[in-house]
Amino acid sequence: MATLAQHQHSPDDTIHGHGLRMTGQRRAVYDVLMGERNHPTAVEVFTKVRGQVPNISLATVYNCLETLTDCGLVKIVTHERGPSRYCPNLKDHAHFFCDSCGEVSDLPLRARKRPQDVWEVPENITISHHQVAFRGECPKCAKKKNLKSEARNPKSK
Amino acid sequence: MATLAQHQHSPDDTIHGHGLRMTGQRRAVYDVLMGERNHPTAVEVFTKVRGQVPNISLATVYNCLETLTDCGLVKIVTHERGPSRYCPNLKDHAHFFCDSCGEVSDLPLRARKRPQDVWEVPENITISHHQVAFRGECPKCAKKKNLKSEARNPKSK
DNA sequence: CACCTTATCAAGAACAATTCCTATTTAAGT
DNA sequence: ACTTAAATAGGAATTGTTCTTGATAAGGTG
Repeated sequence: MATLAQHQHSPDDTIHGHGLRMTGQRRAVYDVLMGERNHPTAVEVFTKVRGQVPNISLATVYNCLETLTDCGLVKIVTHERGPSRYCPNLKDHAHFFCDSCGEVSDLPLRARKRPQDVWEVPENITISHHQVAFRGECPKCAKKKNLKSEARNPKSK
Repeated sequence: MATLAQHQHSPDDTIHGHGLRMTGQRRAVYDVLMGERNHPTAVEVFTKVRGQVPNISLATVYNCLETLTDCGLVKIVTHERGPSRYCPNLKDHAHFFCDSCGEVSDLPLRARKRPQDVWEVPENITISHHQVAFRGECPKCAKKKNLKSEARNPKSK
């Protein structure tokens, strides 16, 4: 019951609710994710977390991330054979991946909308999850590119 | 220019349009994909294609799949760290993955609908691609499960 | 047709991300 | 303190994919 998480108050309670313990390693991993919501990879979490728990192993980071995911405290985000990324935003949302800078950001689901409004899902199919990814260029990168092309070609507006 | 494919008639023309050749291996791989539209993995294509080209190598199958993808003749489908799958349906569509039998099927985009209708995409973001996956249970598996629970518990309707 | 150039291929090595294994450590509940 | 199960570090193993290399094949040109 992953949704349990939303009705309880602390991540500790949620983890205990699954019969598991909130260890130093798990807390450190969770704190990294909550701290900067950059959708880091396991390796990125690993290097960050080493600041707090200097001899944590990568395998333990993977274990912690799996535990947190199983408890519903974080979501795992996969995109086109790249390394998995982790996201503490529990609301229903899609992801945007910038092709030039690699930045990942959250796109909230609009109120009273469902994916089924856009794709034809036969009604005898039961949907339990959906995963939606957009790719393109983020505003920062678009701006940067414009500046560059102006520099090359100053006359063109 | 991947969209070229839709305006030309034969896959050969499309491949030639990219300065490449339609070889026996590429045709065999393409034919397997067009034949059974089951979203096979590279390994599945490999074993199928061996019937036509007995000593093709797995690396060549990967190369052919990449070439066909680059030319816009097929789409690559990734899902949650599983092996990539390949799909010759060039229309805009999402995918449904059955959690019990692993079947993959296409869900067409509804007419005059866009993913942006459902998720809030800041309008200064440029979207070039989207990838949408649904998970759940297909009708066949749902039926199977019902039969089983009836057998266990014949009174319950 | 002979020649040249480039694309393509098979086979296996290399690689990246993740998972598995095992012995050791830690923690919770008596 | 004792018992039992959970958690960890470290490294080996696995999986899916890409890279490298030398050989082969094909198209275009004189």
